[in-house]
Amino acid sequence: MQHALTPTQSDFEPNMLSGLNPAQRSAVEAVNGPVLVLAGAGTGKTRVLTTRLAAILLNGLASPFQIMAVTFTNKAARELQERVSALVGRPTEGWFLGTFHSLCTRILRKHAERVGLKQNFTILDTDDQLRLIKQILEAENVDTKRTPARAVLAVIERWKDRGYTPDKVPATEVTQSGLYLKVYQIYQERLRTLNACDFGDLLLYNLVLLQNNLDLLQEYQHRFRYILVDEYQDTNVVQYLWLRLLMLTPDGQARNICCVGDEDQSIYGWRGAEIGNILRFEQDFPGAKIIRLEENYRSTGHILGAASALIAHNRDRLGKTLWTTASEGDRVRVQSLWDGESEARFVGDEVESFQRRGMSLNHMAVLVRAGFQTREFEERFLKIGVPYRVIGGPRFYERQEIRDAIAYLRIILVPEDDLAFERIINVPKRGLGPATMQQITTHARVNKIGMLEAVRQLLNTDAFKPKMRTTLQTFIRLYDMWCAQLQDLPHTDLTERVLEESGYIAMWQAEKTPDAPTRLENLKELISAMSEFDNLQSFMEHVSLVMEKTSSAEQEQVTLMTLHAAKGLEFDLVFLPGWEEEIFPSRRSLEENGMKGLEEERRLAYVGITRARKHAIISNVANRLVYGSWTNAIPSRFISELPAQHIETHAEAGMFGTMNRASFNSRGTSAAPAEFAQSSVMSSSFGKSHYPARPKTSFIEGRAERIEDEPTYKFRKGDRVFHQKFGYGTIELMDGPKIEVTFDMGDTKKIMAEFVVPESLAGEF
DNA sequence: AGATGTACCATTTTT
DNA sequence: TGGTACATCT
Repeated sequence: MQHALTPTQSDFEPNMLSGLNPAQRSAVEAVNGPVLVLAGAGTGKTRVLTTRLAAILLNGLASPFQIMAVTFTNKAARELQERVSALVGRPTEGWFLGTFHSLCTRILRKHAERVGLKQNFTILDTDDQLRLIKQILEAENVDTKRTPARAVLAVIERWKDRGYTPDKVPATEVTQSGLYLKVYQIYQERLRTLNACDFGDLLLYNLVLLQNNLDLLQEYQHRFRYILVDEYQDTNVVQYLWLRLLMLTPDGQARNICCVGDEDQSIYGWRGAEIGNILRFEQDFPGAKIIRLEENYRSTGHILGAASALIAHNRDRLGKTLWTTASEGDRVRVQSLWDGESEARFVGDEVESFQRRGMSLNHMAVLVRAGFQTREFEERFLKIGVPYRVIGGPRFYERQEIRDAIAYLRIILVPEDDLAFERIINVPKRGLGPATMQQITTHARVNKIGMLEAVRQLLNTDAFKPKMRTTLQTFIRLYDMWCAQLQDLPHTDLTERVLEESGYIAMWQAEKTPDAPTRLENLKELISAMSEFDNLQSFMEHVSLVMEKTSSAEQEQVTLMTLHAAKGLEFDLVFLPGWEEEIFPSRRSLEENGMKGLEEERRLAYVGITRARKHAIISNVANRLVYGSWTNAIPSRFISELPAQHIETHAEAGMFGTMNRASFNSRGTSAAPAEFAQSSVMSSSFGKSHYPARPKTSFIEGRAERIEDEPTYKFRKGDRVFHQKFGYGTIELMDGPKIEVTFDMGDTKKIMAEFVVPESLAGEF
């Protein structure tokens, strides 16, 4: 039976459906049975998801606790929670709206003992995983040079992504004469004795839980009457199997599952996402309804046209035809340049030019294939004084001082957490050498106890040297005190005490490296972040699951980030530099995954173009400095896949005759013929060479060299300087060619020294 | 323990 | 080229 949702039923918010187009509306209304919403870029899929969820609730089809809505990222989860909360007019706390990992953690905590864990298990991060694997490899006498822990972990994680527990790894996957499998087995045993699991386990154990416990399977099948999944194209095998167990009845009937996704935006294959899941949806869930959202509300016509034509080159897709009622807008600009430096200068100039025409820096982004590519743009932006932010740098919770602090807290919560013990026992330095460590590890292993307990036992013997004995006794006494205060003291106060009494704060205070003050700041920030949680336990949960970066600056900034990080975002103006063979598409991707790899790269290109609302500027260079040697670069094949009617091509003056076969016509479509682009990868004609003589033509006459020709002055800390954009200020810090200046306007900025003049010369500037 | 030397390597990254 | 992980020296 179909429930027709109409605004008149129950307490349905009357305007909820009114703003939806017919496709969106039908995706909301098809409440029962399996539904796949194929939502292209910028078609409002989140809106559909939230409206549908609210509609189910407000029509009384289910209570909040009978609905599960899953996302991949915390950001998406938060957005979902906020929107649903706004639609239904109450908070969504405690509801099953969240990331796969957070929901799975909740479920696993309830049934931890069924997989041999205690309820308070810890979740290891990559660092701990690697250390653990390395220990195992060393114990097995494996040469960690030839078989790095990283590689072994990658294989194990892949197995976990596919749903293989150690006993279920198929014979075909077992290589290296079974070494990896053996390590996997030992690794899992060790995790269990540590009362810990890794990120992969959170999902894998949930699958195992449902597979091996009929009662639980029935309980959760009964409980979750509606499941909504965002970004379905990103699900891996475990997530898929888990969802399928929940959503298929024993006789193969699909229940009420609604997945939203876009096969053209599947860009996480390399990390286990299985695009086949979305392509196979109809077979998996018999009777599935497929609804396509094809009206794009984001981009202008040419941008959409270029992106659609590009993605049409992919074979593995279900196919959608995006359209828009927006104007044609600007054509996608394809700009060829001499080298990376002129590319950066070009982007910088365009940024300034758009800014002059009134566009906010917040609406501009530079999207690169790989993180290292941001560097030349950063340098340029520093030079010309364009504020920018880089998304995806080191995360707050990955910083050393934060991880140390958290290790202290972990061992207080979970005494058998040996990895935390190892991390902190000699930080700050307590004079523990490898010999003492060896004693402790051996005793722990022989008696199958945690290292902390091993220390306790050994203190009752005379195993330790007198000095060590006192040190360890002091440590244990402190530790016991902290544990005792766990109940009484607020967790923020406890943390402060721990960091103070352990000498950790003192350690950084004594440190005279320039980043020591920052680290102390970070520790303060950690404590203030903690205050938002009720207790230590819930904060620790947050730590392992939510690795968020706390951004502060509220100033207008250009965004620099990888294409991956840009998924789900949009900007008025998008720069897409580095569209060259071997860089984009990335060589490794093609080498390792062939056609599949190429298609994923193409989807990445598609994601990139479709981030743009009004302007997309693609660029490529003829000469690229790669790992210190100059390389002739060939325009990406993706450029030649863009249709002529949607693009306009430009080449930097001085390019002709230098670029050889790779030269472009100054207008019309690609002068890079497909056969040419194709052959480049096959016959690695991608030769390293010496730096070609750079033509002395500047890109924009009279502008480009403006800055570089300014004389550089010898500055010292404390000098008063003047900057063209930021005005007067005082030098805080010298850092090679860069300086940190606190400007009188209030901001502290890091800029190139050559871009300021002494205060006394301000008038001549 | 801290400093210096050297060999190696080099996507995408969330949870 | 430049960062880093590990080894060896002081």
